[in-house]
Amino acid sequence: MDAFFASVELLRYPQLKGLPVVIGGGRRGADDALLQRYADRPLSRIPVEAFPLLRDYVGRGVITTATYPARQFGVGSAMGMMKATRLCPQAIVLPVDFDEVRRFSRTFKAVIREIAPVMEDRGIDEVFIDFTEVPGGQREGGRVLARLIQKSIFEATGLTCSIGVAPNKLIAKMASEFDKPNGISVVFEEDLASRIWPLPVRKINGIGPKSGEKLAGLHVHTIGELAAQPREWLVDNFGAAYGAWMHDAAWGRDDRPVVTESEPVSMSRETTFERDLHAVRDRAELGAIFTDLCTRVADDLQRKGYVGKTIGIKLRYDDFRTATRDHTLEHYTADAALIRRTAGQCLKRVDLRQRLRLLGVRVGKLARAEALATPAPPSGSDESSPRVAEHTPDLFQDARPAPDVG
DNA sequence: TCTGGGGTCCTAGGACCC
DNA sequence: TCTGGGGTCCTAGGACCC
Repeated sequence: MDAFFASVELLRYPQLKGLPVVIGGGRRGADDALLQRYADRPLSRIPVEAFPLLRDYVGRGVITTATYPARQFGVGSAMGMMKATRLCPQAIVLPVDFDEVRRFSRTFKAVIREIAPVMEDRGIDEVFIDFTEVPGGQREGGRVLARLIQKSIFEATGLTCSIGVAPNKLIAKMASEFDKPNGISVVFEEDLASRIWPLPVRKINGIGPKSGEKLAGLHVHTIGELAAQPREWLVDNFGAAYGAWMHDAAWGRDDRPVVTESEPVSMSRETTFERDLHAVRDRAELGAIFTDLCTRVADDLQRKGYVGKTIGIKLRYDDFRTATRDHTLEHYTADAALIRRTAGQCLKRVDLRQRLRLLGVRVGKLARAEALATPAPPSGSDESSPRVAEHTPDLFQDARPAPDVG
């Protein structure tokens, strides 16, 4: 989907079309005030001048999506708000409306499945589609079917997308970026040298910032240069599995199937604080946040019908270092109190002298709740919790009125 | 006042078992 | 001069993706 989060907002606020708009994390506020102030008129009649601007933004979020006019200024996804403000202070900022975005996500995926049922979910705004068995899927190399999908999605949602058609997922993903927004690119096997090899290695889905840097250090910049390296040389530098995969990727080889169904491996909730917090000095506040995270993962598990065995925590220090700890229980659970107690034990195993910017709770080793033969024992009776649990208080206690004396 | 939130997969060492 | 070999599970960290 093209600039998905931003495009969804533009459907509500068509008056922002053509303007630099960024959708960003962080807090609501300015937009709530806006909606209240203009409660008497339709959203599409709120004057452009009334929208909050990046230059007025306070908070530590990143950009989720930027409209194409905003991208002209160099603003893009995953960029910190601070940096974006320097590049384009006049951009309009709106918060992510997850419910609305999810609604459109479900709709466009349903439209695709109606036409081409072999579809793989790749997150909220992206899918792989297998054209092989779709009637007419091979006409004009797939272009006809791609056009039909584009048109059907637009009619159902008013949103545009870009489609890449190729012999495999690896090349299709790259092809989808050739003609954005609202474009279609068909890439054949014989186009590898002319259309894929000139691209930077970072365009390969699976080569990220670290490997990109390392390759640059080895004087490999384009996919063609990567393809020219001996397989053994890549294996020596990047390990058996990754090195061999890189070589295959550079040669356009990828035999992964389009996977239509999968089970989740873990569920988690995490949050970055508005200001860095200290385990001792901000104990009540942290305790409340911690309990809330546990409650929310438990809710997620229950709502989706899963239970998990491995409870873990994640924290990020003010210097951005990350630490994780986890503990595997004897029994599966989706119980907020048990998750809270187990996570609390994990917390005791990390260094809490340094200030924290993020706290997260994760439940892994999932199983479907109904597939479970024996129900988990009630919370409080898990024998795998260390015995000390009952006697040592949690480092983070739940929120309560702060004491007057220090 | 840099740097979100929700995921997957891989690696590597150690425990433990047969 | 001695320390098997293979397999699985657990834990911590990190790369990468949307």
